[in-house]
Amino acid sequence: MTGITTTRAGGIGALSRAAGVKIETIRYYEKIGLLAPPPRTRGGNRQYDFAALQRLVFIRRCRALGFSIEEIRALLAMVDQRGVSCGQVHAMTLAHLDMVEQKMAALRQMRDSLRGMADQCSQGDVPDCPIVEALFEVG
Amino acid sequence: MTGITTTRAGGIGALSRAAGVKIETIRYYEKIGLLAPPPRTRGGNRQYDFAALQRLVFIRRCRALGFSIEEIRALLAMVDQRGVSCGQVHAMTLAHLDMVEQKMAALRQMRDSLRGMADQCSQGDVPDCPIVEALFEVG
DNA sequence: GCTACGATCTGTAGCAACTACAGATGCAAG
DNA sequence: CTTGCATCTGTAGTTGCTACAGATCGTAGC
Repeated sequence: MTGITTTRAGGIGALSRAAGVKIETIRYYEKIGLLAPPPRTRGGNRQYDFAALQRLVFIRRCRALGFSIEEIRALLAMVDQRGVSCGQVHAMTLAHLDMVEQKMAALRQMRDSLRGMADQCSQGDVPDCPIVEALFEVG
Repeated sequence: MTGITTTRAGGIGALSRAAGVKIETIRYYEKIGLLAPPPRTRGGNRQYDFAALQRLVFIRRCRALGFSIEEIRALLAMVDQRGVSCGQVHAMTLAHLDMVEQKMAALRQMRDSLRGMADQCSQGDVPDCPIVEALFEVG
């Protein structure tokens, strides 16, 4: 097993396993400019170091938190230009938190509607289902 | 204003306004087979009746509740084949409710993480932002 | 009938954020 | 040196639309 450490570099497969990001996704991130093109072997295979792993883990975490690619690009730009103003990062985090809360509110509404419809339904084999009727109402 | 009623038919613009669905989206639904191709005028313009309006409103409501196109296709298939078994519709509704609740749980986690990170942040101009540090940790 | 002008038409390309191939190489072990 | 997995590039598919471009349709006024 070839793993990337602070001292040892590795290929895209090792990076993929270490970061928990699929190979195709790594190449995709490179293509859209989230990851810098790494050095290559003579044959043309990508060689990654520990810094690349850190960066990719950062990206994966941000994605898991629901940040969009463009938001992550902005975040990384802040990190890249020395020094990182914590204020800006904090502001982006709060803005994103806001979006997450909006999405949750929308889902709460969906959930309540679905529960309401499900509760009104007899679950029988009768031809008129109140769920369907409700969804078909034009008014 | 030409509106579609139980008796009067109308063009795609009228249907769009009546159902609250964009014209391009209506054509898209036709293309993917959610809406049947309607009759046309001699010139080739689509003519819709009240049943088409009902169906489109159904689709719009389902989308608003977060059902995927494929879920809606299944729902409509049940409606189309006479008679509608309420039990199946109920089951799909519950299954979808489950997915919605899972999404909410994921968002709740995101929210808590974001809040935690934001709270730890000094918001200052110091070079080490705890948010960034946390996201960069490889371990 | 003729002329505007808006409504529709078809077809294609774009969006996010990947994912999934195909077909050609790289590379390391035996 | 061969076997065989790992990588390579490039393209197309996914979901659910949206946005054109460029050509017709349909209708109201004259």
